[in-house]
Amino acid sequence: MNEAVNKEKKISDVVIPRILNYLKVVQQLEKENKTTILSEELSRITNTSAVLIRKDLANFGKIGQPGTGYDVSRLKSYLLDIIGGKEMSNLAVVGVGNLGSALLNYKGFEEEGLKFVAAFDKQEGKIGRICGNVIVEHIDNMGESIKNNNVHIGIITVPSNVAQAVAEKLVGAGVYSILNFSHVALLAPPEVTVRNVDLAIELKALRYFSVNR
Amino acid sequence: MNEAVNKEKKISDVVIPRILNYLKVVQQLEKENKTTILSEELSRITNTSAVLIRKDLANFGKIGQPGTGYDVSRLKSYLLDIIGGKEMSNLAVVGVGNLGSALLNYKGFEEEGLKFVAAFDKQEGKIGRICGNVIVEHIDNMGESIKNNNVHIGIITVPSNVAQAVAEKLVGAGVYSILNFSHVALLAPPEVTVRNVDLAIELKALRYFSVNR
DNA sequence: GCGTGTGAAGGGTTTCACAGCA
DNA sequence: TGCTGTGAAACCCTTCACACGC
Repeated sequence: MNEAVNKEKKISDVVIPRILNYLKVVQQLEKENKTTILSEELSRITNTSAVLIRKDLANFGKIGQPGTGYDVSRLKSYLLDIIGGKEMSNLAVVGVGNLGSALLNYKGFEEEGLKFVAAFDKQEGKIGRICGNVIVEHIDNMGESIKNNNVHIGIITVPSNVAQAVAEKLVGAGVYSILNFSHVALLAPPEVTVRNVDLAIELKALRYFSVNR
Repeated sequence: MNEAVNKEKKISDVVIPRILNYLKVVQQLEKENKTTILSEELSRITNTSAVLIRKDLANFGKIGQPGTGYDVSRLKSYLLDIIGGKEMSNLAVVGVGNLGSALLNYKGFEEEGLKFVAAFDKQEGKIGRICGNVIVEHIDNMGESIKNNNVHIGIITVPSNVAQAVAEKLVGAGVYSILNFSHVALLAPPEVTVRNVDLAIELKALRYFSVNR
């Protein structure tokens, strides 16, 4: 634990993804045995202005060395402290269709501290199947299973028309973080954090921005 | 085409996803034969403040009826004009793994004006397979196939270590819009628009925000 | 009266210019 | 000299309060 890291600071919605990006790059650099990084280099890699990077980092204490840059392993350790990325998070997938099973079978999450511990579907044919490291359970088991497996984050990959019902079930089972892949906006109580990944919207935004330079 | 729509206005990064959200809801409302919508109702459905919605919409002309609200079909047509969502966009997937084939097999895109026209992989076993509506081609065919199929958007679902090479190949073949699912930041020339969907970052951000209320 | 449209205020984020330290 | 850290300025986005039109 780094004593100097100022943990009191609330970090805003905009900054967190950037910090996570810096962390990603820094972890990569460490693997490449690079020991030092300049804000200028980080800027090129992350498409973020160098000043902004320095501002972001300086918020948590004087992490860099003027004239030299940032020590990679020190920076990594600071970022991990800031973001709290050292504990494992338990994930549950609801809806084992194409997307759901793609997620469950993706091998890269575990080393990122993200672990699938349960998966649910309502289609009888899928119940009992092994997908990635978990056995697919019936959705009626959700409440109990989520508590037993200590699920932190629920991932919704069901068709849009049942997404809201699933969200409510997740919340009812005590899940306060939801990643929503369905194409509808979820109504959830304020204590629940929802992030939406709407691929149709991503693609259309991409189209818009490329047409309008 | 609506004459009154002010197309000169550049719309910012923040606004586009909101507009696309409004459009999504409005299209749904039209299907339900609702003829009129208030900014207040749209606000509840989209989790966006009503004033902000009015501001967003008023940017393009006086679309609403004071005292009455917005005419649903008129609003839809305006939004489509603004966002340019009337033409079909041709998509190509590079990397037909779990995620790639999940995307190819998703049936909802076509009615959104998004159509897969090609898919590429380098694994021999996958070449020639039918995935969704396309036949998987060898990645060496990419340049030619992309031109023949008039691909607008490239979707990268290959492992991180080859993502950069794939991106360069896409750009070389004339694709200026890339949706990147890999866990690395792509370096691309400024005329190329890249959007990143990094699921590990989404999940970690979710974790951060739920821990820090 | 009711709901949209809008100038002005407010808040937050990014950039600028430069101070300070190795 | 080179690069980080930082107060001040600039910018952008959101909210407020209210004017205007049906």
